[in-house]
Amino acid sequence: METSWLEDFLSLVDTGNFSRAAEARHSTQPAFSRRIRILEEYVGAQLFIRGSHPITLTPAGTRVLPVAEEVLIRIEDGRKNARRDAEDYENIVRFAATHSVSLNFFPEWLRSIELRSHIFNTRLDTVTFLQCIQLLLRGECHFALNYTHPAIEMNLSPEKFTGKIVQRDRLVPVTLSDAAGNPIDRLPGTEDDPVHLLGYSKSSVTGQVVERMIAEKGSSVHLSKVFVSPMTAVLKEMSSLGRGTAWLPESIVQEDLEKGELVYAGTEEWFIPIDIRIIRSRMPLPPTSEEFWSLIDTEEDANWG
Amino acid sequence: METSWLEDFLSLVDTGNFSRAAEARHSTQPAFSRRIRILEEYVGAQLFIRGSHPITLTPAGTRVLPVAEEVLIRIEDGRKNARRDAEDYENIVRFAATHSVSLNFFPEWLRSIELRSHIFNTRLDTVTFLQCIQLLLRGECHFALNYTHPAIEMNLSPEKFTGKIVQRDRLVPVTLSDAAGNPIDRLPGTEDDPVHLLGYSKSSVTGQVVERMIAEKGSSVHLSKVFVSPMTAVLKEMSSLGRGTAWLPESIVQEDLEKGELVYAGTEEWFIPIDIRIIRSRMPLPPTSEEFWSLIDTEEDANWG
DNA sequence: AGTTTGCCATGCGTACTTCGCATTGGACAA
DNA sequence: TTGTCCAATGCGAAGTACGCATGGCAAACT
Repeated sequence: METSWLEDFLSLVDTGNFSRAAEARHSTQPAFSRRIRILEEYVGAQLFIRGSHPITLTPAGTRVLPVAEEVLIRIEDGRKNARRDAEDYENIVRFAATHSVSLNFFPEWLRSIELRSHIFNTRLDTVTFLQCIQLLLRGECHFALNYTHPAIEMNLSPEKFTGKIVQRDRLVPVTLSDAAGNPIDRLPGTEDDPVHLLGYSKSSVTGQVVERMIAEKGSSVHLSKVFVSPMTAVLKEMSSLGRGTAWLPESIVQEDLEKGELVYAGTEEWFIPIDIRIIRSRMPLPPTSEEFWSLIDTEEDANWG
Repeated sequence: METSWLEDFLSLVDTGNFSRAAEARHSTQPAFSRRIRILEEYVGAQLFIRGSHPITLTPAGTRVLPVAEEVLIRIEDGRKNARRDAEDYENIVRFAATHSVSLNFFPEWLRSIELRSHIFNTRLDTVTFLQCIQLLLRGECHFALNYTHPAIEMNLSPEKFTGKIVQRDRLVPVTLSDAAGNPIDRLPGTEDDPVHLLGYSKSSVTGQVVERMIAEKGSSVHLSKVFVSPMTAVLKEMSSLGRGTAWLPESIVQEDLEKGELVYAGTEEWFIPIDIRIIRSRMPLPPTSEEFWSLIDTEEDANWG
């Protein structure tokens, strides 16, 4: 059934006259007459008594009248609400980020952008690196925030996605110092006294870049992987407890290094440059998300692995 | 908006899969897909997140879901009720009759027919003779019950209407008797002592036939019209009070004549044969009314003026 | 890695539906 | 009777929705 038939019906009840009602509904009398007939066939009962002036409702028509009114209102109501919901939803800027980025970078970074503009409605899904990519591919988030490195494969075509570097950082190997102030581990380690590695899971970008660096160093480096976690915070905690050496973002261990609570386990040759990058689809995003994008004032850079 | 779109919507919510839903809706996948798209355009918001398996609702879609369910139920409900109302209405046998027929004839006649068959749902509009004809012409009653007389014009084409005589009767002039047992009026009356006429309104059939008889008698009859009413019962009452002579249906004064409470004011030459006739359109009536018609076991007779 | 499978969107030609115009038929009033 | 108003119907044209075939894409399988 067509809801316009119900509007026709109400119009005819109002005017009591086919021609007048047809005019009110911006149609011709024949077309209008046919639509009323079709409605009557659909209902399965005659709704109007023709031939009386003004036209009057049959008992069946009287029954249909409140239904028509309510149904039309309910539909229009639902339509408005749905649109408003969609609008609200569109106004949410949706992010996906890994644990470390969520904890160590996102809150302050968002705040710095909002200081220059206004508060955004945001949602942050904290998931694994691969899940970030999935959410981005499926359009379930607008932006992914991840550590990236040119050598690390992302499986995101630069033709469909683009990004901006929002923070340049370094992964630095840190460890605890002993009573004499010397690191308990020192790279590259020795055969007899290997460095105790607190490593990332292989699926994370940080894990991959660390693995890669170690692989490049070849047999000159001696490591013993004593612990694995995907979370920076956990690795840092383990390191602080003297359990070994972890490659951590310099930005989050700066304070500890200054206080001497952690020390470098190697010189700059062991440092790995790494970037936090915000990545988005090249397809248009909702206006609010596009506005957010424009507020990030670094160059676009789709130069990843 | 087409309600089938809402059914499509619900089907897609159920199955979570376009192809499956299309099949359930006895349609092809492309057609189904287009209809969902059209619904989304109508609502003004995306309702489903494509690409997830099974397909999931957006916030807007979640809002639409209960509306779709309720609207469909409400419509189906209203449709059923309307049909039932129409059916009930069709089952009512609608009569129109004049006051005298309504009071003096209809109740007992209906009962005699129902004794032979079953109880009918009936409606009796008691109106004037002319209004009976109007209701019949407009189809607002199925049957008209009236006094008829071959000489009285009815303006009902015998090609479009037909009838059956349900009672043969006579209008007889009656009056009160004096202390000596003689009628206080005696037709044709004299110049000095005219008969006091209690007459019908001119628009009624009874009025017309009485007028016609008097006109035929010409100057030999001497009458003084002392009262006019369209209602037999009123005329009878006036007559019983000794106010004059009224032509009343013999059937309703029989008892009074036997008891001597009323007496004839003239001999048989003053009696007017008159019939109660049920009249209907030749067009088909609702089944119940047709059944009623078939229960009247006199010959069809469209022989009126 | 290549192939298959499942899924939704789109292009295209066809069949059907709905419309507007013109006209008919019927009721009512001057 | 004629003129007017009103609703229904015939008919040709414009518009719409469908089915079929196909395309593009991602996930599962071999």
